[in-house]
Amino acid sequence: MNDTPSKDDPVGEAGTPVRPKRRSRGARPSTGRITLGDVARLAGVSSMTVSRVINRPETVSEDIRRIVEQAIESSGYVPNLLAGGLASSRTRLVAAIVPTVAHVLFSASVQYLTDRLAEEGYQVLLGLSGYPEGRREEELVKAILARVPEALYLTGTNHSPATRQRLRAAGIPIVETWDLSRPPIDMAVGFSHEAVGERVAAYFHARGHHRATAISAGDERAMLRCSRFEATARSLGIDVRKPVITPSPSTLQMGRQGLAELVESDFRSGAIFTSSDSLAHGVVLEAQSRGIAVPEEIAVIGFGDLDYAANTSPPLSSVSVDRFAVGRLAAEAILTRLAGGEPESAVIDVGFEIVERGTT
Amino acid sequence: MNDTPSKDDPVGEAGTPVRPKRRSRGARPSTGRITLGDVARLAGVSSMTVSRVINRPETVSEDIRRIVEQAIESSGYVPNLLAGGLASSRTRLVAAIVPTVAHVLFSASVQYLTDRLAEEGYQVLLGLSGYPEGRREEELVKAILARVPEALYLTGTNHSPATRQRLRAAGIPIVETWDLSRPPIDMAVGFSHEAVGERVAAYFHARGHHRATAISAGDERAMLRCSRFEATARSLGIDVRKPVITPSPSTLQMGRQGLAELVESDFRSGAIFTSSDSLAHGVVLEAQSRGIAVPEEIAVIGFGDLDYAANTSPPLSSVSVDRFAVGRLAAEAILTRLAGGEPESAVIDVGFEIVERGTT
DNA sequence: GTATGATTTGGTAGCGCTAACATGTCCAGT
DNA sequence: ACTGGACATGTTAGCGCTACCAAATCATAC
Repeated sequence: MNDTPSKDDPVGEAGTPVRPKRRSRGARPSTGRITLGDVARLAGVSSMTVSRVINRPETVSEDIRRIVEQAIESSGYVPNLLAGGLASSRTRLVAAIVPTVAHVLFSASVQYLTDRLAEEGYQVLLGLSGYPEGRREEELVKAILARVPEALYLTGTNHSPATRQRLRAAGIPIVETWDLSRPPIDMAVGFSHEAVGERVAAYFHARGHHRATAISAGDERAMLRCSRFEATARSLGIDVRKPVITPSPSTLQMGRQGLAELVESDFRSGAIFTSSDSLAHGVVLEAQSRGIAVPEEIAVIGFGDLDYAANTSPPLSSVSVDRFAVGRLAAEAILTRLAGGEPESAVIDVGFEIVERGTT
Repeated sequence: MNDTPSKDDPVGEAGTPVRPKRRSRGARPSTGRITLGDVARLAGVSSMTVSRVINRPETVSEDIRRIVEQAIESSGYVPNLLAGGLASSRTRLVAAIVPTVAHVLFSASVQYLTDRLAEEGYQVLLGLSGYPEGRREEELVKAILARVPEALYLTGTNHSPATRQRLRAAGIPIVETWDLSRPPIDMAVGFSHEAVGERVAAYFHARGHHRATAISAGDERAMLRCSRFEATARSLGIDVRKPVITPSPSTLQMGRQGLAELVESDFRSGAIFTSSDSLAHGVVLEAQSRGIAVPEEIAVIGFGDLDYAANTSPPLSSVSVDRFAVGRLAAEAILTRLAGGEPESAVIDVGFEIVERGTT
């Protein structure tokens, strides 16, 4: 036994032997942050009362409320939502998983979602699943569920069985967006990519094109549009060439490159369906620099109907999707469920529109 | 005293009076989620051991580790980071506050930041402060600090005194980005907007322009560039007209509109500094549709050097900032501090570059 | 064999908060 | 005065996890 008096020796300052004053097992220094208890002491009330002032002020009498608010203010108290969430299982957190935020389509929806949820006191935890999807998704879903969100916003409906299982087990509202091609885990807001491919093929056919192909990003949703486009075009008697597949996210440069490849493999006239406006724009520029007339020789239609589509020359034809609607409707669906209600429909189709401009 | 036997009566099933068996005060039903304890029971070890397997597997013997991992797997256990964070004050959360994610400049940085931090096991909590900044920022900072992030990524250096105080009090690494015009609270990554204004003015002067103005978004950083541009241009003897201020975020349409206004107030030739490429693009298109020659009559330079800038006709001159560098350097600064180190410099200037193309 | 240190595992308290209950206080109705 | 209900406030026991220490186990040296 250690018998030399040391700083560890459990002896009170007055020399009287006391119950060991070294921190008992398991104890640890507090973080130094001001706590509810500090505020309560300052205000001369119980910590429960302070909690009430913060969360349900209407249950506290006017006088005490004022005193407590004053104490909160003067102490600069910031609640600890980890503790609150742990105790109440109300985290006021909604997680959003998108492939990337560097693409307007997704960032616009996330923007709206975040704004709308903030109005109701929720915050958004962002998860970037990256391209190709799925690879990181499983880990990401696990990491995100570990934060105990109250609801989930997902992109796409293609999830591994394990992920679907985990998501379902979480027992929280889940909205899958941008894609309606599978039955949703819970709810869905989006449109049918296959219908897009179909309608574009029909559109080209109606305009009298006999030859067509596609330049498409390789992500799941783009491929869905692309393959349905091919199939439909073929069934309409159009001569469909092998499409050019680019990495995601696609850029204008890839569009130029894509057309260059097509031209080299002897595709000098016909209609091209691209998976994004930037690809379509690239196609137009490459065609022009090669002296190919748009839309007379090469017709091209983009996807997304971005800001600049109406302002290129010639202006880009494109498939337009109301991306704000996606964010808004997803937010509303989540909020309805969080409030204990049930949305009118579990699946919401926001549709799309073919905007004919100067490149088709 | 209640003397009628009721379901609340504290009598054991065997009829022996026992310590009240109704749920004692304060107790509440568990959330139903599988906990560390459940896994521990399943694996036949203590919960501490399971915790170690998850957080510091190297401290657990091979055999037990395998058993526990198996138990985690088969039970589908998802840790609760609220509880973990509360107990350890390690939340593995980094918060990012940006005005909007619907603008490439910011979303690209957020994208990089999130990606890089994810590699090190951190997640990003997104806060959208909106335009105009500051109004919502204070509430937002409070809400975000309540989640106990381990570090903060902010946009801009213009914060209310109360916010600065609160941020400093949080005692965590803080990186302010995109703006170096004030001394940072902690660290900063960005460039000088004033220097941009100055250099653009000098550039116009060097190209022999005698008349100039600006079309600028009204946000703080754009205004910083704009007013320094005006001042410098004036001091160089350039005739500077009153700039057109647009709302944020600015769009191509606002650029067209802006030039229309300028032309109507008799600005038919000269150099225009815009606060974004979309404004500049709008100016070019409007000039063309009015038969004004670019760059002969109207010269225009944008800001941001976006994807399409090199591909408009004529290609847009622009001020280029390495937005990936901002995200990357901010992430590295945060990670360095989180790892206990000190970054080489608290302020990192990523600079900018004037890219001369066809519109100046 | 025992002593010594290193390594692995377990027990316990508490992080900061809130649900659930208990208690007190006040006032109307008898 | 006395009951009963409405309302305001306090007390207590966790939420699920990890820091800290203690105890057990193992390997190594004598």
